[in-house]
Amino acid sequence: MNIEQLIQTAAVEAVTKLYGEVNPALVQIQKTRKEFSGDYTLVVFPLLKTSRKAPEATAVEIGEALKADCPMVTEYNVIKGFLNISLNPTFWGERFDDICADKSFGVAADSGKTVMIEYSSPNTNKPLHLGHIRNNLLGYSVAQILKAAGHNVIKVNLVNDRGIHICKSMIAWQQYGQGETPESSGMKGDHLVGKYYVEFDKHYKEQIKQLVAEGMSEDEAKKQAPIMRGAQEMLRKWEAKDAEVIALWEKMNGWVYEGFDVTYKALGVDFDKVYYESQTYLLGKSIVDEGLAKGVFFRKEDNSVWIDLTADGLDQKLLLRGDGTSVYMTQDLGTAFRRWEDNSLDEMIYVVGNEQNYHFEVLKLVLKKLGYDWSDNIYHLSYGMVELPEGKMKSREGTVVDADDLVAEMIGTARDMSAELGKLDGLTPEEQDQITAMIGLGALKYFILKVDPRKTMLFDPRESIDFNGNTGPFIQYTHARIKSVLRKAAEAGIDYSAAEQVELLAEEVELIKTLTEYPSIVASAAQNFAPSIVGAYVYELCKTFNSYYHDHSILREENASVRNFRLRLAEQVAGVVAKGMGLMGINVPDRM
RNA sequence: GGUUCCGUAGCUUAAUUGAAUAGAGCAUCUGACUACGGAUCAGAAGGUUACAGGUUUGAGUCCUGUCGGAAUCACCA
Repeated sequence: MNIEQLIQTAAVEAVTKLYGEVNPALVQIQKTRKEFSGDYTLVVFPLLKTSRKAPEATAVEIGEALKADCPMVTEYNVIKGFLNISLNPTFWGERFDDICADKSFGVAADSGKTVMIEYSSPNTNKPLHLGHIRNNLLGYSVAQILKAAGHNVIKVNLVNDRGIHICKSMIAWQQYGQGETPESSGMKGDHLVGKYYVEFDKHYKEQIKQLVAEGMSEDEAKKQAPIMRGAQEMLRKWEAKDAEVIALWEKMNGWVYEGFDVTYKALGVDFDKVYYESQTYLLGKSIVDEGLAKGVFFRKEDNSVWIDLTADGLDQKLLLRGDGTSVYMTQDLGTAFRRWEDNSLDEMIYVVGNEQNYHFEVLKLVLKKLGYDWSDNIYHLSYGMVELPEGKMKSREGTVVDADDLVAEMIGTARDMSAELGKLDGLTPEEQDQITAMIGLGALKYFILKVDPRKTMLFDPRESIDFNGNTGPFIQYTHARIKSVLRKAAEAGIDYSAAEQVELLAEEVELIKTLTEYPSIVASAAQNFAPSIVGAYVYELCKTFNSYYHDHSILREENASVRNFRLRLAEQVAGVVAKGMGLMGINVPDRM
């Protein structure tokens, strides 16, 4: 039970004793704002109907009752309708000892729940870009948070490895590639395949232009362009399992996977299981049959299958083409069903961009109408696009921010900055590389994860991401400094591990108070699927510590007990910083 | 046009799900111990929370409308 709940329970008792039964929900406890004295605050307004007294009088009565009945409550003050309660410093000292003793502080007990989270979900016709980075970081971080909240988490990736877009890259490579491979060109596989996707578009446009010049209408030219017909032919052959096409498809997809693996590794994300749409795209058809049998779906004259959702405020939605081939919704129904059957899940989370909000609304509704109640436990973690100052990224205009380039650039900036500050002198090149990678990635990850996923966020490639202020490196720096102090203490042979009672400064109580909040921060981040909550918390903790550290010496403190306590406090702060950053997929260095 | 989401300082963004004087960072200005690590710390300035109503003891947050932006409404995935 956390401290807020402890106070809340005590307050409910006090109120009940004074005024009779109350709805516990009306007893609201919050942290006391910095500008007022006190640790926790009771908002008395909701209780006035029960107390039938003025706000101040009510607050005073409750304050007196708490002071009399709770040993940990030492003082209270009342400002307007707010009762500010101060707790005994000894009480905080004990909480600190609890934290030190708790080896798995911040990791909740097993909830017994299994949660599957799908993220990344790339197409195999081009490399990953900034939008994918947001997706990957969000998915990975939420998975870490859910684990810390006690859930059993299964991270999955669904690779969209089939369809006309892949065939476009394939036909362009076949016609213009002259056998180019990642080895022969020195290009990363995904970039090479992406190059031919662009190549396709170029030739396609030229062919349309040519046909229009020959007198064909534009619409007709789009259909007749030989390269497009070639791609469509290739897709038909693929579906017919033509050996040659399949071989080419496997070869080029193989290149892409090798490239993706490098990017995933650089980003520090991974998966427990990878699904391929080529293996799952037929799954939904039996569900369509089932829906038809139940009368939930209907068939049109051309044999296509639909569901009518107009009564729910949506449209009619196609579920199966007239020729019997499946569409996006068909396969998503199939994969959802399969995953649920195979894994006995309690919850399924899809990290997918907000342009697919409608799709997921329909998906849930269709499953629900088919009688699958687990549809209620599907959650679409929808996130906004990453935009550039000039608007959306457009591959045709070459404004796409490539994932590999961005990561390399961030690490490069970190390296320059470290060199300029002379921070890493005396370390081996390997150590330097490891640290600059940590800092560059830390800056990038924190920059992206600190904002609310729902919002479209802005990224300006011309302005490099900050390393000062509310940033990843600021937090990493706080950690590195603490580690440095602890190293010095160890070198001096100081053993500070034993718990000792010392007089606490207000700033120290503040730090302890902040530390005690960590588990509830994790819980709240898990409930809201919000890495930004963790980020804001860790940043606040670092600021509080830095301010304290600036004013109060640790190693130069003459009283050995106080010095030892401060070392232990610093150590715990560093530990929580490292854990919190870990939940965001960010590593923290011991020096930087 | 229908539906959904968003609009907070010059810029990037918070706000415990309805509470106290809307909180940070960047940029700007002023200052700090000859560093227990200055990628730090202290301070100044910057706001009619797009606008207009409403509900409430209390609204950035909830409701209605208006304006502005985005997404979606495909036999693409």
